[in-house]
Amino acid sequence: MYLCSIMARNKEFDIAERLGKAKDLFWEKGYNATSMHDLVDTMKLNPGSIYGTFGGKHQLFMESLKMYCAQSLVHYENAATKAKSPLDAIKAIIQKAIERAFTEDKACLLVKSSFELAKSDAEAHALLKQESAALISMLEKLIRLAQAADEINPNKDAKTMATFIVVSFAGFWQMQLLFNDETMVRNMSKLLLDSFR
Amino acid sequence: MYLCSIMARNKEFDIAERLGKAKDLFWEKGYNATSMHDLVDTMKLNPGSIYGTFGGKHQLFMESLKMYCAQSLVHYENAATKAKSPLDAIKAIIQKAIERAFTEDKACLLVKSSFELAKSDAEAHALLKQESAALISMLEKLIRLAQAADEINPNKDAKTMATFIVVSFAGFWQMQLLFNDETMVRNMSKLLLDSFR
DNA sequence: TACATTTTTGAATGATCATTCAAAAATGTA
DNA sequence: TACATTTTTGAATGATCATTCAAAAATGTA
Repeated sequence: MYLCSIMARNKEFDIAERLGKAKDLFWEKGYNATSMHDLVDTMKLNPGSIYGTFGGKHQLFMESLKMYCAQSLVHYENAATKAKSPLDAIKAIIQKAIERAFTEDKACLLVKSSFELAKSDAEAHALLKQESAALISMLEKLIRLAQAADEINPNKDAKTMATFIVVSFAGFWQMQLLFNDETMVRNMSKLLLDSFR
Repeated sequence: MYLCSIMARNKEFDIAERLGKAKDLFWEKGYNATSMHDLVDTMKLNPGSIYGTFGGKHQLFMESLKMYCAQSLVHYENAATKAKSPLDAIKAIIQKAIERAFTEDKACLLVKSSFELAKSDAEAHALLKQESAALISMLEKLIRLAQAADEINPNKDAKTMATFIVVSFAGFWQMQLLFNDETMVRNMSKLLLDSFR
C-alpha cells in the first residue's frame, strides 16, 4: 500500500523562504500586532495557502520563533568559533549580540516574545524557556572552559554567570530601543565581564 | 466672566482609582492585548465615560504608564530611605526589584512596554525613555554617593553602573517570566554588585 | 422648584480580526 | 491524453476591535 502514490500539483513556493518572511514580520511587529492580512501581504501567499501549509497564525509564529532562535544560535556559534580562547569566545558572543542590536535595529524576538507571551501563552512559554535554556547552556560550557583555563573566576557559579550574560542581553536590547546609545551598551558589557573576575 | 459657572452633574467615580484599575490591566496583559471591552469590564465604566474622562485607549495607556512609573519610583525610594549607607540603598533597591518580580508575578510595565511599543509608538517611546532615564538618574546619584563613601569603585563611571542596574532588572524580569527561579536571580544580583568593585 | 448642563448608558458604527470554504487552476501519474 | 488529487484563489464568515452618539438620568445653581 502506497501513501501518496499520486502526487498531483506541487507547492509553487519555497516553504522555508516564506517562513523566513513571516519570521521577519513577527520579529519587527510582535505577535499580537501582526495581523493575518500583514502576513498575507508579506509572505505573498493567500490565507488558504498559509493555513494549508503552516496551520494558522499561532503555529506559524511558533515555527518563526524556532527559525529565529536557530539562526541566532548559529550567529553566536560562528562568532565563538573564530576566538582564540574560551574567554575570547564569550567576549565575541557579547560583541555579536551588541552588534546585532544596533545593526538590526529591532529587539531580539526571543526577548520581545518573552515579555509579550510568557504569561498568556503556555505553548510559547515552553518554547521560549527551552530556547533560552539552550543559549544559557552554550554559554555555560564556554564559561567552564574559561574557568579551567583560569580566564574566569573558578569560584563563581558557571550557570549563574551564563544566565547573567543572557540577562544582560535583554537589558542591552531595551537600552538600544530606548536610547540607541551603542557606546553606553559597550561600556556596560565591560562591567558584565568585570563581574566574572 | 465665569467659566463653569453652572456645574450640573458630577462624576460618580474616583478618577485615580479607576485609572489604577486600567493600569493593572495594561500591566497584566500589555497594550495590544488589552481591549476596550476588557477595560470597560475592569474599570466598571461605560465606553462613553472612559472616552469622556480619559480620551481613549492610547491616552488611557499613557496615563496608566505614568501612574505605574510614579508608584515604582516611590517603591524604590522607600526601600532606599531605610538604608544605612548609599551602597545599602542601592542593594535595597535591587532587592526590592527582585521581590517585586517574584511577588507581583508579572513583568515591570515599563520593560514590557519598551519591547512592545518603543519601535512603533513615538509617544510611548518618549515617555518610556523619560521614565527609564529618571530611574537611572536616581540610581546614578546613589552611586556617586557610594563612590564618595568609597563603597563603590570611584574609577568606574556612575552613569554606566546605574544603567547596568536597570539593564539587569530587565533581564531579571525576563528570567522570572521564563524560569521563575528566585534563587538564580538573587545570585545574579550578587554578580551585578561585584561588577561595581 | 425649574432647568441648563453634565454624566451615564449601552446600542450602533464601520473597520479589522483570524479563519473557512467552494470553485478554479494546475499537475504527476497512469 | 485523461483524471484524481492538490494547490491556489480570494470572497465569505462571524467575532471582535476602538470609537461614536443620541437618549435618559442626574444635579448644582438660580
